[in-house]
Amino acid sequence: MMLFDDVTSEEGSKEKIILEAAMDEFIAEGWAGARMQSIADRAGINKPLLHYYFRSKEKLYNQTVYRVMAYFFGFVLGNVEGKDSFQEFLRAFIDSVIDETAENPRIPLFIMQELSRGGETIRGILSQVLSEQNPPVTEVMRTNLIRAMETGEIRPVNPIQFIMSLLGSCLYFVMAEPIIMELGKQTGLLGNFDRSRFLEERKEAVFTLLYNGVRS
Amino acid sequence: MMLFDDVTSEEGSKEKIILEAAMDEFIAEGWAGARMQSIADRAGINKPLLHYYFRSKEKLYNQTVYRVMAYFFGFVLGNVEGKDSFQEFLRAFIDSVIDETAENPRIPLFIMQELSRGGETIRGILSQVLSEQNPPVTEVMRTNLIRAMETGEIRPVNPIQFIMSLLGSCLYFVMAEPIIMELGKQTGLLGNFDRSRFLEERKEAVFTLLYNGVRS
DNA sequence: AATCGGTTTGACCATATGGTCAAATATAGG
DNA sequence: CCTATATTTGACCATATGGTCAAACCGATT
Repeated sequence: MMLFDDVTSEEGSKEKIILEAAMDEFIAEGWAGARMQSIADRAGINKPLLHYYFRSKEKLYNQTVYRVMAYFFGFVLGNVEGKDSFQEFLRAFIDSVIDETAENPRIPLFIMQELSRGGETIRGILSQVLSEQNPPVTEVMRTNLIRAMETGEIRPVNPIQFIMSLLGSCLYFVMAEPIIMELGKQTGLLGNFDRSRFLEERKEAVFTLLYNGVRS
Repeated sequence: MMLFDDVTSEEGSKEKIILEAAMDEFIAEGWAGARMQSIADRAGINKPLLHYYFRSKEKLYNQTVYRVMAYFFGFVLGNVEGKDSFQEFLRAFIDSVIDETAENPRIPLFIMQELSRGGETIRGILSQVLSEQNPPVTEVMRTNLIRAMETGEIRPVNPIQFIMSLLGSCLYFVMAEPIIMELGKQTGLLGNFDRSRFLEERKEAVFTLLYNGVRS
């Protein structure tokens, strides 16, 4: 997976190797499908050692979830700073989300699936991750929207509704990729498919559609 | 769950009861998390009887998946027939998708998750379901889009790109509901939340945004 | 060399789980 | 009533899985 080259509590190698392995496994298989043995194999160690470093499957899972969420709710921020117009901001946002999720396509589905299945614990983790964000993505987004409404760049819209449409449009492709591939195969609409080319087209399409949708 | 009151191969009660139970369990827990015992309990029977009717977990799962997919890719069709303008068509489509998924919020996530995790078998099922559609949803959608472009109601757009943005916008809320609820709680942006009121607002917002986004 | 803390491992355990089977029970037809 | 067929059940099995433990190993310090 290799999402967390940056310093994240454990700088030493072993814990990190295990966490990367655990992420791969949990994201691929979900909580119920993930196997401690399989995580150990991926990490190149044996099962007791797994328990030595992370007491239980649950503990390991929680740390994994925390990291994945922190990454997922954080990566956009760096790419949208200092954009003056809403147009620029929107473009940067879309590019950032699509590029990043295209490289880690299972993450959005993983987070949503586990959240809608899981109990208090996982929601607590989400809550914590969100509260640690400074500033929160949602706030940056909202600020930009409101500013653009005030300057008259865009017409009045409900920020939450717009954000949901934006995220839905950006994330849908990677989440539904198997369906789209199958549809494409069956209808022939996709021709000979070039993923990275398609993603560029997708960025452009989302931007155009949404910007036309809101501009005054 | 009660999705299939209509005749679907087994008219008798037992098989149907079991299938409903299996759907609830599989949708809630996924393939790996679902337990045959739990399905039996939900159906009010015991485990050997489950195997008597459906030989194995895999067989039962495949039937479940087939039915869920057939439902998911089919329900829209009835609601969008006979719409003259693209405007009407789009509105009916959005209303239909949002209403239906709001009642069965786990289904989109279930399908996407299992597809991106599963192997040949589940993709084969998807392929079959799609090929059995007459006409396919995708074709109806495409026809309407092309007609609207020809009459000049909307500007030229790539059909696949538009469909993806549309579906993403419609489905995102139910898929990400736990995240949105948490965000709302944390930022106070949602106030005292009324789900059905919000869904109405959502339909309107999606329609306005997308229609403005494409109209000439 | 002896010792001490941290690390690694093979052997093992308790439980959960998908699945089976022969016996029992119900149901329908003669 | 009797029999054949379909349904139902308790008891059981093999395996997988999360987890444990005592013993071994290793590197540094004295």
